[in-house]
Amino acid sequence: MNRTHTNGEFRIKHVSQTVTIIGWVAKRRNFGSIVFMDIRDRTGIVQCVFNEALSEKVKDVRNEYVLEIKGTVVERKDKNPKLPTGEVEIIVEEVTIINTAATTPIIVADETDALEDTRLRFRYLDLRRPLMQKKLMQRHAITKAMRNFLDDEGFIEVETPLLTKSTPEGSREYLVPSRVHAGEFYALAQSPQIFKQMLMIAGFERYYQVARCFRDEDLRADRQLDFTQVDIEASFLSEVEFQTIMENMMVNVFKNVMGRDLPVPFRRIPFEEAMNRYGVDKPDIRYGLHLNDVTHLFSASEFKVFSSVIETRGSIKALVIPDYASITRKEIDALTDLAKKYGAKGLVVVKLVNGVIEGPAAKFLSESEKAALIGQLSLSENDLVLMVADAWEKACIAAGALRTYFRDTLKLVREDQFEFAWVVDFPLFEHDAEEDRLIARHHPFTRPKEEDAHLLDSDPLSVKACAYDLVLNGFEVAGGSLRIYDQQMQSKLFSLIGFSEEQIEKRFGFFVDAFKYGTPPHGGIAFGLDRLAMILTNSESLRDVIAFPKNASARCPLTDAPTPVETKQLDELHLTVVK
RNA sequence: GGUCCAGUGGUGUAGUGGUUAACAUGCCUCCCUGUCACGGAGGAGAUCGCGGGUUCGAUCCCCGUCUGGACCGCCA
Repeated sequence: MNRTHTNGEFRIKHVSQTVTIIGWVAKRRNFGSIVFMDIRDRTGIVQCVFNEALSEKVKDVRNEYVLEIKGTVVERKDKNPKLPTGEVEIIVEEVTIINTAATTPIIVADETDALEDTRLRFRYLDLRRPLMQKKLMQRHAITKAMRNFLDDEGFIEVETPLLTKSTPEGSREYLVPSRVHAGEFYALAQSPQIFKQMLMIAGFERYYQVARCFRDEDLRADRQLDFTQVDIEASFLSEVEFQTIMENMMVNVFKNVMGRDLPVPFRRIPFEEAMNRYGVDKPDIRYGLHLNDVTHLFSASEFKVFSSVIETRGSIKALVIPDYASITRKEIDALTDLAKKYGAKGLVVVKLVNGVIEGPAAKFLSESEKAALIGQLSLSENDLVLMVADAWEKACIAAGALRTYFRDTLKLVREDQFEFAWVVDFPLFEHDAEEDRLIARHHPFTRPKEEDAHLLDSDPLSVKACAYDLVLNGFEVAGGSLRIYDQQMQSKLFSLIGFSEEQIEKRFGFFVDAFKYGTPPHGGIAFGLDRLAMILTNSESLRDVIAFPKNASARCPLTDAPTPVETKQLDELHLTVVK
């Protein structure tokens, strides 16, 4: 078609040019013998004026019709400062109605009134909204900045299979029945992990992939079934060397996408410190309100809640909320429920009023304990103290949830604040209570810290891993590790997490074999692209930066997937559905 | 698997154990030459998610169910 300009580009310099544009009718304002229409394309909106001669021709034009318009750009009498193109308008000389449109179920504008479910059912209309177009374009800009950076750093993009082998460790997989091999299944890739390590063994040295991954787990605002990782792996780099490249990539993204300079290096926070100070392994470091450990103050406590925790070598974590002593009973109950939701048994609440420790739990504390508490926490008048007593990790997590609650309630952060941190020195293992065995905290290919390797048999839970997460504003935006490159060590790890020789051979035999042939030291990371885009666009949900997302109950409201299939299809796949 | 919240014209909400279910917006008709969330006049549009129960009477109360959302578990 003969379009000469895009709609968002018109400025005063275009005045008196004859132009042809195409676009959707965003808004029509009819005055009888003069009609104004806002014509929208992906670049913006420009106002077009239909004078008396043409007003009859566009009498039936409605919102979302597609028009081709030829006209002359003129300076406006009444300018609209709200619109980038608001200094000019187009006096229409010719108009072609390219297509009509039914009345849309949602208002196609930034301020739509539709609920998300309706928006998702008519996603193609929802995505016409400038706000949504901007978000997807920003996402594109993020991906592009990462690609450009990685290309410049000598990383090459390699595609790995989506249909792959089931390795039932970690998240639940989507299984895909094989038609050719009756009773056998592929799994959709949870991540390209094993393949990217094979690429290192193959000698590519630096790899990346914008990779789709699939996990059959319950969804959240920041979790989807199929999602995108920018998956990266490199050989011959130390932990810090690799992290530095990744930091520079984020610097590049922020520069290109938001025009902002990020200070580097990012803060490095050991896992244990993150838990102790922030109560979470993905701390939001934009604000203070750190947790305090007060366990040692109560070593001789007669308060049962505390003494029983001390006996079992648990921890007591305290959070001080300055000048919050006037808290209502109702809010205390809500905070207690919140702590309980995260596994705490309860919440111990005291406050400093008139220089004295008061509150529901004050009577259980001795005078010396109260004094110690005031000193240790440097309490000021009207401070509120929330304490959680439990096993160390549980106490941290519950107190951390309270910290997050006050971030939001007291509005302690601004939405244009972005602070990265590395969380490092994760434990290699954690104990799985359900199966009573060790499981890999990151994944079973993670390299133990060299200095801890001697503890693998005697005290495996205290072994730290060469694993690191990149955290932004309280979200994990990337996670990675240096990998094991020694065949013996890899076998050792598999056996420590309870795999028999036979299981190792069956599940990972091909992988362990590959290690025999000169495996380079290597490591990598995977960025959650959706999550990164969500944070950078200040979106509430991952769904806002994914064109066609699933809803919270794992359904696609647009296509209605998943749906039942024909018996014939099932037969071909050698499947029977049992109700 | 669990907890909590919501479901009322196209869209988003209000509301009530009892007369014609209210408001905004959108839609339709008419009027209008400077609007930009244009304005004005009129109009159409809802079995109040579904099933059962309580009741003389249920959109409202109760039970179940479905759908949607937030979170916990889960997410190597």
